[in-house]
Amino acid sequence: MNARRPTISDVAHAAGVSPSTASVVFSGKTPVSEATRAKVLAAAAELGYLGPDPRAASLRRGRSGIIGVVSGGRLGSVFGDPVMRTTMDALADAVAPIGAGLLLLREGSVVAGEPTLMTAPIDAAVLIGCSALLRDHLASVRARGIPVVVIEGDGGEGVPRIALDNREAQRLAAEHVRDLGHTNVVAVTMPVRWGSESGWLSRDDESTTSVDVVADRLAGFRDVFPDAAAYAAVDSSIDAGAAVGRALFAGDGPHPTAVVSQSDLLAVGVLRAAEEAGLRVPEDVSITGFDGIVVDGLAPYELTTLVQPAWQKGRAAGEAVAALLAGDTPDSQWFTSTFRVGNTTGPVAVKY
Amino acid sequence: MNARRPTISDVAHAAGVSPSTASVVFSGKTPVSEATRAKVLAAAAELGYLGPDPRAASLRRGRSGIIGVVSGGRLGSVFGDPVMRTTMDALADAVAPIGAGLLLLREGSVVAGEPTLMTAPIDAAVLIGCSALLRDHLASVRARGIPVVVIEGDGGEGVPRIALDNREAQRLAAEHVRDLGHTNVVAVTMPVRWGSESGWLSRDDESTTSVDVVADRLAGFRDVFPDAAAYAAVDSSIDAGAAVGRALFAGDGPHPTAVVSQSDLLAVGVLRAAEEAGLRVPEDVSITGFDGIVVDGLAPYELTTLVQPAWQKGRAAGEAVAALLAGDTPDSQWFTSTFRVGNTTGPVAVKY
DNA sequence: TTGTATGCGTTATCAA
DNA sequence: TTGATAACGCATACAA
Repeated sequence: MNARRPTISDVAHAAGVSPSTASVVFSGKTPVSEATRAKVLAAAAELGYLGPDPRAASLRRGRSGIIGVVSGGRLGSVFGDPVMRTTMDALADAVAPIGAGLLLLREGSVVAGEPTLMTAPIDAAVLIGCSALLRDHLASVRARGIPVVVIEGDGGEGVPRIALDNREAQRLAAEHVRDLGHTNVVAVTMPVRWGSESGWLSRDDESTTSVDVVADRLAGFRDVFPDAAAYAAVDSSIDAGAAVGRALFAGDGPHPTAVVSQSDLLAVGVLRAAEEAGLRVPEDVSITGFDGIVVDGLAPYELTTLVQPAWQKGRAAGEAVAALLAGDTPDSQWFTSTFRVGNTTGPVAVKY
Repeated sequence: MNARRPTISDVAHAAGVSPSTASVVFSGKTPVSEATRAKVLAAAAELGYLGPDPRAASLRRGRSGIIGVVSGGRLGSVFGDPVMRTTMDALADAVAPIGAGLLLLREGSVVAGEPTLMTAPIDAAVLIGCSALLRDHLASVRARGIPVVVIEGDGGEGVPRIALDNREAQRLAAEHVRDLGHTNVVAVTMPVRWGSESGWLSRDDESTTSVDVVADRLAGFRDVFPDAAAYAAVDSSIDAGAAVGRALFAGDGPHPTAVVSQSDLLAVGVLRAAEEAGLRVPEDVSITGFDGIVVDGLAPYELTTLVQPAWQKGRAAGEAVAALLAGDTPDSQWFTSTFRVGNTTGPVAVKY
C-alpha cells in the first residue's frame, strides 16, 4: 500500500519496458508496437496511472499550455461587454489547436497573492486594452522570453498589436455629428484608468489617460471638436452610461445637443437617461456609440455607431500567439471599423 | 554569450552562495541576512535573472496556482449571464489569496487539441452547472488527487457542492402564478444540454435533461404544474427568451397566460416578445424570472423573480477550493433564493 | 543564517 | 521499435 501516486516509471517497470517507451505510449510521438502499447496500458490500468503529470510535462517540455489574458480590473467589467466576450471566445478558439487555454489575469492584482504575469506558468500573454501600468511589466515578461500580443493598445517595439482604427473611426462619428450642425457636443469616455471615477475630464486627465483605446478615441473626437467637454464613465456599461447621461441632462439649463460615446453600452445608457429627462432622440439630442453590438430591447432605436470586427480581432490575436510560439514574428494587424448611421443622430434643432 | 536563460544556480554561483540560499532570497520562506540578500539580488540583476521559473516551481511544489473552471460551451454563453460573471468574480477573489488564478476550460472541448481537466496543470477544478457528461470525467480527475467543487450541480459522493434551492425556489414562483389563478402556464427553460436546440420539451427530453440546474428548476415547476408544457431556449439570454416568446405568442389562438422562466434574461426576452405581440404585462400575460439580476432599461417593469446570492456562491466555491487544497474537507453549502414579487405578474384575466 | 544533497515526473536525444 | 541517459529548474529536509 504505497500512498504515493504511481509515476510513469512505475508503469514502465510493471510493464517491463523502459520509462521512455512508456512515455511514448502516452504521448504518441513515436511509433510503438501494438504489443508493448497494450502491455503498458494494462500496467497503467493496473496501477491506476492516469497519464503523465501535466506539471512535470510542463517543465520538461518548456510549455504549460497556458496563455495569460490580462485585462483591467474585475472580470465582470471585462466580460460585461459583448465585444470583449466575442473577442475572448475567438481567442480561445484560435489557441485551442496548439493545446492552449486561457488563464484570467487581472491587472494590478485586485487581491494580494493573486498570480501575475511574472509568477504564473504561462507560455504567452495577451494584453487587452494595454495601459501604461501594464507596459511597465511588459519588459520583464518579454525578457523572460514570454511572447506577448496586445489587443487595443501599444506594447512597444517588437510586440505584435491587434489594433483598430480607433482614432479615425471616432473622428468619423464626430464629423457626422458636426456635419449635422451640432456644436454643443460632449464626449463620453470609458474609464481613463482602472478604478478611476466618473466625472468631467480635465485637460490634465486627458493627457495622462493611461488606457490607449480611450486616448485614441478621444483624440479622434478632438480632431473635430478640439474644445468640447469630455465626461468619463466608471466602466463600459449601460448603467455607467446612464449615470453620465443623468449628469449631462440634469437641470433645465442648456444641455449638449449631441453625445459621442466611446462604446455602444455607454451610448445606450445615455439614451436611457435622455428618455428619462424627457428628451427626444434624435430631435433633442443625437447620440453615437462605438462597437456595433446588438443591444436587445433598443428598438425602435438603431444606434449610429462604429461596427468593429470583434471576432476577427480575437482570432488574429490567437493566431499571432501561435505564430510567436512557433518561432515566427507575426506582423501587427490593423482592423477597421465601419461607420453605420442609425436613427439616433439627426440635425441640430433650429433655434427660433 | 550564453544564449541560455540564467537559472537560480547561475545566480547563486555568481553571488557566491548556494542555490538554496538564492532560492530563499526569492521565496522569502526563510530569513536571510541583508548582506547576502543584496549580493544575490545584485547577481540576479547582473545576469538578467527575473525570478524562479514558474514551471519548475510548479513541479517542485506540486502546485501550479491554477484552478480550472469548467463551464458548458462557449465563453460568451457563460459570461453573457450577469449571474455567472458575478460568481466568477467572487471565485477569482476567493482563490487569489492562495495564489491561484482561473483557467477557462470549456466542456466537451469545443475545438480539438484544447486543454482539458486531465491535461491542464491544475491544482483544483470548479465545475459550473455540472452536467452528466462532466460527471463522467470527474472520477478520473479526482483519482488524480485533484480536488473538485461543483457549483449548481451534483458531483457525486465526496464532492463539495455549492448549491441553490432551485427546486423549492422555482416552486415558489409556480405557486405564486397558480395562486393568481393561472392554469395555462408554460415553463421556459435553459438548454437541457450544451448545444441543444430550442423547442418544446418532450417528456423524454425532460427525463434525460443532463444539466442539473435545469432539471431541478423544472422539477419545482412540475411540483405545481405537473402537466404544463415546457419550452427550452437555446441559451440563457434575452435574445433566446425573445425567440421563445415569439413562438409562444404567435398566431391569434390562445396563448399562455403565464410564463415561468428559468432565468431573468429569458424572462426579459419573453416580456419583449409579449410587447411585440401586443400583449400587456401582466394583464394579458404574467412572467416570472430567476436570478434577481438588474436588467437595465426594463423600467417600468420590475420582474417577479427569485433573487439568488451569486457573489456568495462564488466566494463559497473559492473558499471550498482553498479548504480542499489545505487538506480539509469542507461541507457542501446550500444557498437560498429570495422570492421577490414585481409587477410582471398579476391575476389571470377573467373571461366573460 | 547558510550549505548539501536529493528528487519532483517527465520527455528529448541518441544510440542500439 | 526500444532503451539508456540526461537534463528541465527549482525548493525542501536536514545538517552545519
